[in-house]
Amino acid sequence: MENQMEKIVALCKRRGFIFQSSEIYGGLNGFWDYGPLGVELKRNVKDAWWRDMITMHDEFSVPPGAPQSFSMVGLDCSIIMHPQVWKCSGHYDLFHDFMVDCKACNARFRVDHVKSSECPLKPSKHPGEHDKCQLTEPREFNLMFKTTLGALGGAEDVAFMRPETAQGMFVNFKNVVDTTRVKVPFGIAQAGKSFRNEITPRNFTFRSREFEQMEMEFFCHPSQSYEWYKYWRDRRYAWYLKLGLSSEKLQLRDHAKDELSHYSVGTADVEYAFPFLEAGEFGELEGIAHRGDFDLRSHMEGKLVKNDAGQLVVEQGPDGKPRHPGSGKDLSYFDDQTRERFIPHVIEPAAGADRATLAFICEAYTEDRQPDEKGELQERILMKFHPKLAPIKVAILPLVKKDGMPEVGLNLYREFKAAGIPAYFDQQAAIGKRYRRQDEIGTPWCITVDGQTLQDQTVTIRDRDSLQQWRAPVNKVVDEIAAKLRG
RNA sequence: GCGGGUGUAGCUCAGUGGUAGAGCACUGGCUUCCCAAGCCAGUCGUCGUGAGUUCGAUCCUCAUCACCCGCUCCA
Repeated sequence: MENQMEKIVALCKRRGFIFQSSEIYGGLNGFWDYGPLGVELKRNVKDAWWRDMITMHDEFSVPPGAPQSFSMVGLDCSIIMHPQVWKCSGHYDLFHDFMVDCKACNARFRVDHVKSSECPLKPSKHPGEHDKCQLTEPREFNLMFKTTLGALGGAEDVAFMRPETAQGMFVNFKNVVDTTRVKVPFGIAQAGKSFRNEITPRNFTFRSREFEQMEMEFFCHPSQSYEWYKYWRDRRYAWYLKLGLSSEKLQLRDHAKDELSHYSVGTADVEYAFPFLEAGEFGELEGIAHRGDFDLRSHMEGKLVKNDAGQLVVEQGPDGKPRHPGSGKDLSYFDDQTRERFIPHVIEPAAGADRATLAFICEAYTEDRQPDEKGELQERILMKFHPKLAPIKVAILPLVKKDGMPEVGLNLYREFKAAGIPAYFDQQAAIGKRYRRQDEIGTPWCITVDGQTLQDQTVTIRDRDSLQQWRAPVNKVVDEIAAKLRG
C-alpha cells in the first residue's frame, strides 16, 4: 500500500495537483503548494462545504434529522488575534510544553510529567533516576507559531498565528448575535488557514504545519445540545459519502470517554482509511465535538479547568486571581420568547480542508485496463473525482485537426467558459492519448467533434469511468453538462 | 527527536574517479474519423545542497536539506 501512496504523490506532482513548498530551494518540511489543478480541486472541496453550510441552507425549513429549523452565517476572521484569546482557550498552556529527551532510551517526557512517568528501562523508577538515564536539558516546545507585532516589537509584542479557526467564532459570538438578527440555535462557519508546529509532519499533506480548516460552531440551548450533536455528526459523515468517499473506507467513530477532551461531553471523528495507513487504521478528516459552554465561558470568565468534582472552574494563579482572565464581557444569550438567559452550548464540526482534499484524491486514484486501438488491454490511470470536485469538468477535443473541427470545438469551449464551467480545449496528439490525459486529471466528460458534427451538428460525449459515448446536439451540450453538474 | 532507506532530464530508471545516457513524456510538422498509433525534426540536466580528499568528484568522506519506512509525538 505504500506503493499506492507513492503513485498518488507522483501523480499529484506530475499533473500539477500538489507540489512541495519551496521545492527549488530543497523543500520545506511540513509545507505544501497546490498547483493549477490542485487549487481548483481544493476550492471545489471548500465551495462544496460552504454551499452546504451557508449558501444552500434554508433557515425556514427543518432539514431531515434536525430538531428544528436554524440559521447559518459565515465569518472570516484574522489569523492573528489578541494573545489573550489563546491563553483563555487553553492553547497557550497546552501548546507550550517543556520536554526532556532521554538519550539512553530515546523517549521524550513532558517536564511536568517526569515525576509521574515510568522510566522505560526500569518502570519502578521515574525518568532520570536510573543509572543509565541521560536526560537532556528541558527544551521548550512551541506548538503555536510565534510572531511579533510591530516593526520594533519585543517580548511584549509576541502574538500567535492561530492554531485553529474556531476561536474567531467564539470571540465574535456577541458581534454576530448583535448584528444579524440570528436566534439560537444558529451556526457560524469559517474556512481558513491555521498553523501548528507539528513535531513530525508526515504522510504527504496529511499532517502539515500550515493547513486549512473548515469549521463551524453551532450555538444551541443546553437542553437540546445532545440532539444537535447527533444531527451534525450524522450530517457531516453523510457529506463525505455524498461527494464520493466509499463507505468501506470512511467511518464515523465515537470517542471513548477517556479519549474526550477535558471540556467535551461527546466527540466523534469522521475517519478515512488512507493508503499510507496500515490495514484497519483510519486517519481523522473531521472531528464533531460537543463542547458544552466551555468556550463562551472561557472568554467571559477566564481559562477554565476541571476541579476535583468534575466541574469547570476558572483556573487560579498563585495569587488567587484567574490565571488567564477572560474578557469580562457577557456572552450569555437572552431568549426573548422564553424570557430565559443562558450560555449556549456549542457543537463543533471541525474539518481539515487539506485532509478532505487528500482523501478525495486517494479515493479517486484508480488503475484499470482498457483496450487500445488494437484491442489489447493497456493499463489506464484515472482519477474518479465526483464531477462537483473535478478541477476540469469537460474537455473539448476535435477528432482531427482539420475540416473545421477545431473551429467548432473552440466555439464550444468558449460557450462552456461563458457558462462558468471549467473547460479544456486540446487538439494535440491522437484522440486516445487526449482521452487518457483527461482521465488522469479526472475530467468527467470529453466532448469530441468529429466528421458527423459537420453533417448534423451533433458531438459525442464520452464518460470517463465507463468509456461510453453518446451523441448530443452541439447547441445542447452545455445545458446537458450543466444539468449533470447540478444533479 | 532516534534508527533505517532514498535523492541523476517533466516521469521511470541506467551509469562511470576524467565535467552524463535510455525509454516514455513534452514542442513543431506530416499522417490519422474514437481510446497512451506512425514517420520526421527539436527542447530539456547547478547528477538534492554545501564543504573536504584528489591534478580532477555525479561517483569517495563529512555535514546539511527533503522524501519514504519504523519508533516517539499528535492539544
